[in-house]
Amino acid sequence: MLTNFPPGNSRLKAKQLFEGLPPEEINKLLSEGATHVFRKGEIIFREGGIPTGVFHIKSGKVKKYKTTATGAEQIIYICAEGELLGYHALLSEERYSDSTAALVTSEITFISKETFLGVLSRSSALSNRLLKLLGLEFSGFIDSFTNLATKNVRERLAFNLLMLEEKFRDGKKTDAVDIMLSRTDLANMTGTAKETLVRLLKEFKQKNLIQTTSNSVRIIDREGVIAEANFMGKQTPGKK
Amino acid sequence: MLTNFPPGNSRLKAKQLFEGLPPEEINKLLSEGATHVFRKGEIIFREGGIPTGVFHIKSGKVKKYKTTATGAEQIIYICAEGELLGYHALLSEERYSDSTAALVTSEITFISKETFLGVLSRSSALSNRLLKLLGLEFSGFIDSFTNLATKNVRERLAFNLLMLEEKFRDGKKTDAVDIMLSRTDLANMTGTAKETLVRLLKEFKQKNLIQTTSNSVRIIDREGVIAEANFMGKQTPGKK
DNA sequence: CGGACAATTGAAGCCGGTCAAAACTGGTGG
DNA sequence: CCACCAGTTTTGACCGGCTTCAATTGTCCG
Repeated sequence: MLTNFPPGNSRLKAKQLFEGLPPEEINKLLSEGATHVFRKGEIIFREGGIPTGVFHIKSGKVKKYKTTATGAEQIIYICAEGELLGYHALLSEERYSDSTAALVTSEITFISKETFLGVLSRSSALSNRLLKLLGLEFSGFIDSFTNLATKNVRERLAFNLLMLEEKFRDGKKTDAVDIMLSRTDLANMTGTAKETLVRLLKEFKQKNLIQTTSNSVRIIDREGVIAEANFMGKQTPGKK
Repeated sequence: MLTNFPPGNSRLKAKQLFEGLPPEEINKLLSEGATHVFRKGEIIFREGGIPTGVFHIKSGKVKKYKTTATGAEQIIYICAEGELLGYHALLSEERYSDSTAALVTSEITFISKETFLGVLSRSSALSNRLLKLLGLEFSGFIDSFTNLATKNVRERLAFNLLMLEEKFRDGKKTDAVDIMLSRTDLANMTGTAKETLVRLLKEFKQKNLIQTTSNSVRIIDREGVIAEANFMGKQTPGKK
């Protein structure tokens, strides 16, 4: 069973990491750090690097990914405006376990290790929110993990499209959400080859579930995509 | 690339969750709760259940798993002596996102929500250790995730065997570690069918990498298993 | 307008899932 | 102590979903 539905929903809560914190703490965190603009494709930090702070996404979108020995890239997660990057490594006092790159031009505020840990050590509000956020991240991650392990590519793609629709909604209540992701990124996220991905998108399109352009996907039949994701297991409709 | 090698290594650190804490805090946590014995197969908590506390493994081994709509079981993680269970849901204030069952007869100490959160709110030492633990868990989880997504079953199995060898070592320095897991559990952990798993074990056995009994696996050629896991990608040996 | 990169289509083959059946194991009671 | 039974492991055969390789088409910018 799925813990969060629709998938990716928990991000709304994740974004509130700083919400409810005393304004002076938020200020301290965000005002000191320099904001830097990363263009599409630019890398914010690399797997294996030593963390010197955390990054706050002021605007834009980034992908967290891991590069395998064979050169393949597995996308772990997509982060959007308001989310924090790189704190796992800082908390665990290890090197980065994954890399992060901008998917679109993004404004990223750097918060130094000293500042972040300093505020954290003095603020139980922040550490509580962080603990809660990490707990939430886990349930979402476990869903993705189980999906990967037990579902076929078609179902995973449908699942990811639903998740991405939430990510790319950007707060807007628009019906039409453009998932702006290259076919390669979509494939690397779904854990499949780009050729397979393209073929499945074509099928979905022919079934009138989605619209596609060369660099985006838009869901036009949400229920249909949910059906493809097959959350309930294959069974006679109406029958338990 | 792999962040933790050998895989599963970070458990050593995870076990130290309570280490370094003031003795009275540890005492408070562990002395109040009732210890219950779970026999093999018994369920400690179920996905979807409302958490009322956390569980500390005094002895034994448990599996964290998720059941899919089609009835398949995906094992997320194996926990051993000294590890804590069920805190993710408590921290995120959500229902359990997975289930936990005993793999062998296990003594589990229940710590009530009030006690745990009470100590947590007053102890920055505990919350710091918890944050660190969660950060560590992430990097391990990301490794597993990437493995699942980018490697074939043979490589994943080898990876899991190496990880499980650490889990089942139980502190002993013995060379011979028996991985006591049913074929089905091993398959559910690797994300494959039990028939495929059995065939691969047979191959490994024929290559003299492992020994098997009907309910355990033992690595006898560690280097060989590492080679099967193919951490470095297929390439001419010696060549970069 | 051209050139580089991304997306798409086609064809071939294998990895791994599924179904079915046989062999084996451990535990139980006669 | 042995025969039996239920559950698990193992083996066999089949085939379909995906990957891979190769080639074509499409798209975006300088």
